[in-house]
Amino acid sequence: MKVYNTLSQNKEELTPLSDKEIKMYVCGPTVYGYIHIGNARAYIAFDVIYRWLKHKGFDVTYVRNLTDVDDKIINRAKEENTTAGDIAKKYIEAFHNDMDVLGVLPPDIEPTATETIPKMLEIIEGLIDKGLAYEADGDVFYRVRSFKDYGKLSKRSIDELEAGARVEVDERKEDPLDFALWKKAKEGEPAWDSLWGKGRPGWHLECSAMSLQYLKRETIDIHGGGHDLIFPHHENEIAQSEGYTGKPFVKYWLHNGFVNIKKEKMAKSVGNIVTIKELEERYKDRLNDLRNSFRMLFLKTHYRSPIDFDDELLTEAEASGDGISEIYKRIAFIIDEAPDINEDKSVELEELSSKLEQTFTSAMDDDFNSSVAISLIFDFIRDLNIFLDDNTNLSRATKGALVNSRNLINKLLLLLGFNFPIEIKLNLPPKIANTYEEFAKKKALGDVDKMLQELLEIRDKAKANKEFSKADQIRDELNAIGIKIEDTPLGPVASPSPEPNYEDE
RNA sequence: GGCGCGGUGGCCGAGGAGUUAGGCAGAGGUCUGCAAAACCUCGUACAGCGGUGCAAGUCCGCUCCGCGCCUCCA
Repeated sequence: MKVYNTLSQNKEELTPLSDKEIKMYVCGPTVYGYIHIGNARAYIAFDVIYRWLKHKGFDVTYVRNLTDVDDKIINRAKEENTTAGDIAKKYIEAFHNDMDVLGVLPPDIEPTATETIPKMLEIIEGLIDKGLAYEADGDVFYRVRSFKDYGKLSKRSIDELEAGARVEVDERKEDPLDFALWKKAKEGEPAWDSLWGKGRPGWHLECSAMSLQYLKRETIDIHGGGHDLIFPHHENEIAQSEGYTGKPFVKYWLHNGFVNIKKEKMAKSVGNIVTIKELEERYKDRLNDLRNSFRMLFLKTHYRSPIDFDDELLTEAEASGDGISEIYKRIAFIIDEAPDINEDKSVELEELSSKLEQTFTSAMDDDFNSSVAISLIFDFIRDLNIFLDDNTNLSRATKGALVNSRNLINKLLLLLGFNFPIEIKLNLPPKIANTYEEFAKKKALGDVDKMLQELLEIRDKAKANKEFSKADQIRDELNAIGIKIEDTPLGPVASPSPEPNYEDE
């Protein structure tokens, strides 16, 4: 399989350093606020990559960090008159909740910066010993000019950077591009002991330290993150790690594209962010729909391309998923209700399924092309629908093959992190008791299924008598309380309507 | 200014030299009492200008436009 490597600016064959093992590191959040859609995209992109690599049989170890000490956290704590630790704790919890809602698998290891400080101190000492870092009044800086490969990931030269530099010059730095490995603590800030006095780590250092400590390799296979991390963050990581170990830090650098709003990058500093929390509030009673719609929106675009986010696109993505629920419903119904006959057509379905599995695999093997992968599932669903239009009665064996086809769709969707329920159940809103209170009382039924059945019988009779307006009225009223009625060649079918029309909300 | 990415049908979005992407929305049709669902058909797209090819959205050059990074940032 192939992956696009930012370092070589090319797609390359993915060959892990050690047999089937893949050591993968992705930059996680700085926990000082709720994550936004742009952040979430990165975690979803690498979630799909993680799932796919595991599916391919690789033994993946996935580390994603939590930056729990940082200027922004400290500032936030001051604003809220609390401790940095409490802020971090609060937003770690919120982050985990968001990941859970979006169906992002937890990484194998999720270390915090604060628990990795001993390793960081070790690296700093090593870098100082090698002349790649220097102490200045309690701070320690990396001596960028002494690392000859600086700029190889972001394709820049130190001189170019120097020319375009906008950083305010810190007098203690030997060179404006030097970056902090260790920051001297100010009064009241969280601090750890070090050879250079009390302080805290610079941001870039944790990723170098965690890779060594938790992936236990000087060279790891995959390192990922958002496109904006290439410079300076990942460039600095390379300088630290390669300066310290003398070995290449990462074999494959993977970066996902941005989420924009009206063509502009979504970022806190721009002030155009939409948080996942806001979406959760909007989708509060149907978080699973949020998961599916959100993933549909992002995965129908390749992970490296930018996406211009827009509420309408989320709604459109949700509509795309309807075909999946419909085919599940159709299959569930056929399995239950259609009479058996003997003609075996399972081979036809098996051929379609195996074609899907193959083409899906080659799409995903080509730099995780989820867009093509999803389009193949839609193609397959169309083929299934055509098959079912042509074959209303199925043999037992054919039904078995149909179930296998459905399970295949489900398996592939799960690899992309979707969760479309296979079992279509009537999930009646409690309101039915009010709307049909009289009916319920008269019939003395607490059982909605039974009520529904009675209503459908009434409707059937009305239809038989050509009293269509009465029949339609029943259908409309059921629809208004969230029950969709569809007439099929085999009789009426009830299912939850996608958008119930509540009258008084 | 330096470095990098991109401009595809009404919208979203793959592909990247010759063959239907796919989705959403729309129009017409089949089926149906009507709906729904499903299926079929239609819109014949690749910023512009040159160039190289038997053949170019697809390669090369130029132009125009948009975006990102160069400062914290997924």
